[in-house]
Amino acid sequence: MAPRGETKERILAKALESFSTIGYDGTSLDDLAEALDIRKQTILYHFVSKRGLLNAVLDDSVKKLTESLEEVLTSTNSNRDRIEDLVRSVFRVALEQPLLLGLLREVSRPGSPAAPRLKTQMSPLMSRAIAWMEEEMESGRMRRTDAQLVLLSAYSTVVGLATEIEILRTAGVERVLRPAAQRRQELLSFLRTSLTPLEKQTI
Amino acid sequence: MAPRGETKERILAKALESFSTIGYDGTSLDDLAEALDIRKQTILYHFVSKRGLLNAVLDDSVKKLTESLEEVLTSTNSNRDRIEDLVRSVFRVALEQPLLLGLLREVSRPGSPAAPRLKTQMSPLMSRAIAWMEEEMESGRMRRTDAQLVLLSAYSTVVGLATEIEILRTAGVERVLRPAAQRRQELLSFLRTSLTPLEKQTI
DNA sequence: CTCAAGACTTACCAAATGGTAGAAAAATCG
DNA sequence: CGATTTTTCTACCATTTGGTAAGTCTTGAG
Repeated sequence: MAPRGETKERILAKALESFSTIGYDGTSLDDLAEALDIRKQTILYHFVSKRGLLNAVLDDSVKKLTESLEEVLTSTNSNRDRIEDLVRSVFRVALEQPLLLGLLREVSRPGSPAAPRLKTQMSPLMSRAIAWMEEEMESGRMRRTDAQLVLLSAYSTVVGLATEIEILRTAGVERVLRPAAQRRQELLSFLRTSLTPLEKQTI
Repeated sequence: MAPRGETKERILAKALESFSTIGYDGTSLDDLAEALDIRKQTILYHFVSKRGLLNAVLDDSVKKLTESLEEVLTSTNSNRDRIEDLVRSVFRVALEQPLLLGLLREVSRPGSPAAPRLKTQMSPLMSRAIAWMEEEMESGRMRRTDAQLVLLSAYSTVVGLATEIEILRTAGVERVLRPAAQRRQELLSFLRTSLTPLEKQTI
């Protein structure tokens, strides 16, 4: 018998995979259990209900996402281009863990049962990012704009990237790294033009 | 008794609404029927199966989408900015019929049972757009790039718009027209810089 | 008026779904 | 080892699901 939280981790991983591809409603606990060579009741023992499993997967994913971005947000080497750092690290997450973005996409859907929880879970990260941006604005390193707006736009672009990767795969385009890089550039230049103070704009 | 295709139309409309919000798997024929004050078997009578209903909704939506873009693609007043026309009309569809974009989003998901059909349905529109772009390239009005790539990028941006609108609503942002306009501007400038021939670039 | 075709309904059903109850096995610890 | 707790399983169950079969009702043509 698997000691410690090993089984739990396995369930979480497979659940993320399933939720982010075939969706929450499309995932059946029986199928999930079979894929893990486990009985359904083991899943329910660890997570109480299907909804509980979704919440756990969500919490876990947001935690990982937060960890990936935390270091960039807290790093204080202000001389480097931090916007570029931020965009770069977000895109790294998107490319390395497309499932995670797929989950966000699935869950941020209007009718999703987990939308409120996603909002709650993401808000610390969001406020942190907004606080950072406003600090930058205060010091004059960043133009005064609606931080929340810019953030959401950037967010949806990244989630869109994950979508795009799948669309490209469907359409038969094999290499996905090139368009990803292109899109990153697009986002970066958008952020630059909307954030760089006017007097510093040389581009 | 409703003559002509009235009932059929009603079913299609509600199905689009349901599929694009709570998803295909999340939609039950019973609920759909109840919402229409109809018996489930009436739905099955018209569309044979749930999958058949999805296909019908898909065909219908792609048809509407195609009609919206057809006129722009066929219009031959080459002196005006046709890229702007195209982007504008696509965004008009996105804002007026967010459900349609929601459906695309739902259906272009990796595990979706309708992904292949979507590809088939969309490909005429896609090839038409690509042909148009290549024609423009040939005549020198457009820079030589990978037309398919640009198209897919633009496509995912538009679908992302629908997503963004919902995210903004979830986050409590009321006015969604401003970010939509902003994003349209973003897409437009992206397309301009990547499509305008170098010798003509004055921006 | 008749009658065939179309539209819609009632009656059912097998399979799948999320979930409960409680036994059995395994791990932990004194 | 023995007792207790944690983990996993077998056995069920109520409900929902998409779908079939067979009617009833409506309409329109001859």
